[in-house]
Amino acid sequence: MVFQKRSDYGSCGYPIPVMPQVPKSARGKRSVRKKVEESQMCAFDLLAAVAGDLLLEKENFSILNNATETPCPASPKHTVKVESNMDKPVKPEPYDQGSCNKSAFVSEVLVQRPVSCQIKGQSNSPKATISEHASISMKNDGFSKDGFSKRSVDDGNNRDLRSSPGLVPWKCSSGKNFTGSAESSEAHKICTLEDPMELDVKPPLFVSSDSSVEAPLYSNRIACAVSSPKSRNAVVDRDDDENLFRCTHPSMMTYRASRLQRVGNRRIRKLLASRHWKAALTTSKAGELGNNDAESKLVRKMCYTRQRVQRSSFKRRKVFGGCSIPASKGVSSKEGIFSLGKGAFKTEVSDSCTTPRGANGQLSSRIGQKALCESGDFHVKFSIKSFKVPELLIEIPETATVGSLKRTVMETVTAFLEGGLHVGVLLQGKKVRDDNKTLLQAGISHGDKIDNLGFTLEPNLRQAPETLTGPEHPHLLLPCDTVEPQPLSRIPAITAPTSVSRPSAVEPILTSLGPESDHDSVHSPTSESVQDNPTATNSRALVPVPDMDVKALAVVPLCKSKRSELVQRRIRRPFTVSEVEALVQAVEKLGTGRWRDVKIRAFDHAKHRTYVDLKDKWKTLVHTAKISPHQRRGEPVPQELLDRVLSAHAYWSQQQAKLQMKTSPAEARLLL
DNA sequence: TTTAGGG
DNA sequence: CCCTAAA
Repeated sequence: MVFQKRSDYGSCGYPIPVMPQVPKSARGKRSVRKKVEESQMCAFDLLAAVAGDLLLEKENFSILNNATETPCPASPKHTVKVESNMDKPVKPEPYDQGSCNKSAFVSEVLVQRPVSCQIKGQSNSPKATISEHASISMKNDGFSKDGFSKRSVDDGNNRDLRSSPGLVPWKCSSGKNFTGSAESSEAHKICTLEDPMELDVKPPLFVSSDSSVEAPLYSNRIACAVSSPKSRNAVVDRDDDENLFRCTHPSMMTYRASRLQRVGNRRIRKLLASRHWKAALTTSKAGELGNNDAESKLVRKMCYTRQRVQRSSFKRRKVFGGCSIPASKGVSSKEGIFSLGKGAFKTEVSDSCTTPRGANGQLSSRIGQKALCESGDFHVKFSIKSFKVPELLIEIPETATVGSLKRTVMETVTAFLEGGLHVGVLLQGKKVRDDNKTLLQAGISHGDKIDNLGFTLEPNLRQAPETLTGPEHPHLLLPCDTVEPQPLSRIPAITAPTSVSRPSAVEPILTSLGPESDHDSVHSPTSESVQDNPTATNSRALVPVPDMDVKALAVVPLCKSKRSELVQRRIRRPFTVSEVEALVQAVEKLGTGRWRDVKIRAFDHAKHRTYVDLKDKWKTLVHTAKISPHQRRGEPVPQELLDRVLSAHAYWSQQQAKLQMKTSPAEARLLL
């Protein structure tokens, strides 16, 4: 299995090649997207730990002993279970196809990290290695339990972890919007600021909660909590499937990625479009071919998934009692060293990371406030319920069986994970790039914007796992990461993906095939009959691609958009000549202004073409027809078609004018 | 939901 | 393609 980055797509999912010149309108958006994307290129030792769990199954990984150790090229196989996470059936939205959930999820991960731990970086000191203080709990394990020597793993039950003694609540307020709830007041009390400027936090990390675009990583409930100061400390957990937190102890919080994050904010979604990866799969076995017509119909062509920026948002959670505020161990914010008490470590705040930002006095003060905390043992607790696996492209013969498809998906995901990926941290939708910052500095504290903390699994832009041991890809690394390998790069590369999924490997990595067309085989019984197979449920979402020419299936988790959550821009699918032909023909017949009819008439089977798309295409066609050939881009449209476009456009425009003249002569005359 | 247009 | 005001 080979992964290759799609060269025909930009990092945001927009095709670059055929359209060197991005439409003006798109440019702006792209820039924004890029902005977001770029900001996501970060590594985070904490997250590395998380990812480590995702990747490690049995290897003994000794990062602790050698933080800069290069990844071991040879490693055992991994089996990652791909499973549908859909708790509820979601009706595929044509228009939204590919818009969301095109990623798989993995099971919940709980991570605890001293607030002062450093975000891994170039100048990272061994003290801040992944393993040191990250307590990780894979709720639905199957992963390595001993990947990190010091890591405490509580597999199967994150509650234990939450209440484990080593986890010290962090009590400290942050944010200017902090309002005086009892808890917050108390938090203020225990905070003192010695040197606010010592802690530097990039402005973006503190964008207003109101900025939906910039802070896409929170769900509705979180947004509510943030926007409503009073509810800040209230019980806001409304998790559908779990009732883990009921208490609102401010000292410790758990963030949990919802498995079923609904992606609703298209604006955000479009910002988060990400790279595309292709997994050429040629693993179909002979015996699996041509067995079932239905299957072959089902497995039309290729499964195409985009690697997407993880859109998981983390629900703010509260932890029950049991999380008492520990006795102060003494914290010296001045020195940038926090004594975190038992099991904690000290991390120096390097000077380079503490550049005062005059323009952000506000921010500084916020952080400063946190820095004031005199009591040590502050931990930020994360509960990562699921991770989304970046989008993948899967190619499989249509004669392959569903079973082989499942395996293929499995292998793809597995290979992807094995191929090396790293975790990104997003706060308020902004990537936390500085790995050297402490959580505190980055604004990841228990009290503030952490509500909008997000994690992403990002593939290393390596073509093959072998490259794991090689130098990091510059563009994937932060400036400060160029020296030290990505946290996850230490994870041994697996070159031989398992061919059989193991149900217990890992819970929910949801990878489903998105609605790309309306083929009736979407809900093939076949897929339902294999419920025991985690990947089986995915098949429900599997749908063949329209005959037209689409050759890929989107592998997407099915989740409907939900406001305030991350959304994904649809993949761009340039119209082919045949499609244009069909469009022109339909418009000639029906005229403009009846796009729904046009859609039904000529693109009824192409789910990914909405009437809006057709309308847009016509618009561009008309424009294309008017400009000189050399100005045109993309797949050249036969002049003959363009001529028809112009004539049809002229004709129907005229008709429309006439119609208007009839219906409202007066107005029409006024216009003339 | 569709249209129509600007982005 | 996205976003939306209008219808």
